[in-house]
Amino acid sequence: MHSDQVRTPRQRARVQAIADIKRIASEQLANQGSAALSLRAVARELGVVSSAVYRYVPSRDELLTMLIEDGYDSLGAATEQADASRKRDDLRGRWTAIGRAVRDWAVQHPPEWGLLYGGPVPGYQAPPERTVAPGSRVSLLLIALFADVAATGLPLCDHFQVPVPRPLHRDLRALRQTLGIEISDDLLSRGLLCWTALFGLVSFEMFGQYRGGIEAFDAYFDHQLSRLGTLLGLAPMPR
Amino acid sequence: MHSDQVRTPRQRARVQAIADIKRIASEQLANQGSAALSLRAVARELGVVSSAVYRYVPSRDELLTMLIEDGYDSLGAATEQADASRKRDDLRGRWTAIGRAVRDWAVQHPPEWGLLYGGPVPGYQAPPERTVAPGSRVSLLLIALFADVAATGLPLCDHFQVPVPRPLHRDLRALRQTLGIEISDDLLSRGLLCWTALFGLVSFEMFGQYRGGIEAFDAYFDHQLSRLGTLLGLAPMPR
DNA sequence: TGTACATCAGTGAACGCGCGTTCACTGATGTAC
DNA sequence: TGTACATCAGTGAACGCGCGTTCACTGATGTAC
Repeated sequence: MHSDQVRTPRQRARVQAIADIKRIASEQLANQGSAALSLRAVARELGVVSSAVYRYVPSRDELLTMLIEDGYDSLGAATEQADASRKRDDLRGRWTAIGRAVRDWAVQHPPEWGLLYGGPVPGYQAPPERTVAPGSRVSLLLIALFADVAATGLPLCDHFQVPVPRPLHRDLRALRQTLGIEISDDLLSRGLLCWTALFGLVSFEMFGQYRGGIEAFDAYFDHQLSRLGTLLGLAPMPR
Repeated sequence: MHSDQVRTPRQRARVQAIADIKRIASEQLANQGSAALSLRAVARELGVVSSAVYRYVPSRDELLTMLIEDGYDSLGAATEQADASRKRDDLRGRWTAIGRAVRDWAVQHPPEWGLLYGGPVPGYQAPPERTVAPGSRVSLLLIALFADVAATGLPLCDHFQVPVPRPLHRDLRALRQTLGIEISDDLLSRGLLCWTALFGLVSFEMFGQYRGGIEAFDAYFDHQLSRLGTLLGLAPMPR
């Protein structure tokens, strides 16, 4: 974690060992799926007796939680960096950059994507107090973007001004208050759809739902991302 | 399966037993997640010794495959029925009916949804020759709807005429040919997005991604479904 | 309608397996004086 | 700088568990004559 506070070789070794365990556990996820993660297999791969792992990780569930935390943090950092790489008023550029960052991260971390956004892991319940906050980084980033879109006051294609029913309006109002942003019902609801569709696109690609149909995933994804950007009222960008 | 061909009590009992096994297996999925399905647990619940289950199911993997087949078939039948309940030229009505049927089915069968559209089950690979065909029923139904939309020649909001890059164009052309339908690149790509977003919406709801944000799921879903319908060029429908 | 044989459902014991986790231990690394 | 003690990494054996699957068996249900 705080590798700058490490002084003795033993501490350095410990940090390294924990990193190794996580890396090997990730590979296990890759090879077998989220539920097959086993401390014994990790120990075997580490070249160490199974009980030795308990020096570093208190339990299997704890290891899973650590992997989930790290996954959300890694994805969150990647998207935040992508967002920060564009000027704040380059709204469409930010949307595109964030979307691509999400997909790129997924392509580079398939097992983690499955762990975070696939179905639940059997016999394991993630402790909310540790996973909700890091799991919200991407959505908060998107919400911030949507708020900036709202602030710019771009006109939205009237065609898509779908009326918001009352019970949904209540949810959206509460959401606005919780987040402390100013945004119309219409734009917020468009944002939620774009957020959902973005993750849906990535999950469909990662879980093989497009098999037999789409092969040019890069082009396909960029294309749909652009369409969604337009749905947000962002003018198309020349390539 | 073919309960009309059943003659003897023994055969009737056999059909019943297989149905019981599947039902109990589904409940197991519900309680523990997709990977925790165990023949022994099923036998226990059935009030029978574990080896007895092998009279009806050749192996655990086979049981999983059967559940997946049944799941796709059940979802496919529900959506096809919903589609057939509207006049063929009621395009928006069909889109709405199909979308709601998908979500209703998911709400009524959470574990099956996870099995079909969640991450992969560890240590298990579904045999494509048995799961691809039933798994395509919903997408084929949607494709048929999109083809009908194309045939009607409804005007699409120009705002959203996003240009299709060349590699994606090749995919779309191949898809058109495979399916034997006439549809523009633009509309087909919109259709793919709507299909993806529809399943993304349901998965986000089922997997708890909206937790803390949306509570009025019925209203939210209908609202977004309507928005997606508009993206397909279907005029908004009065409620 | 009655009997002889074949088919099937379900039993109970056993196999080998991998799992998470505990515990007493050895030996190496670090710390305080 | 050297020594005595504390801390820690890793070992090896063991625990109890649930799993998938096989196999020889008993007894009930069906079928052919």
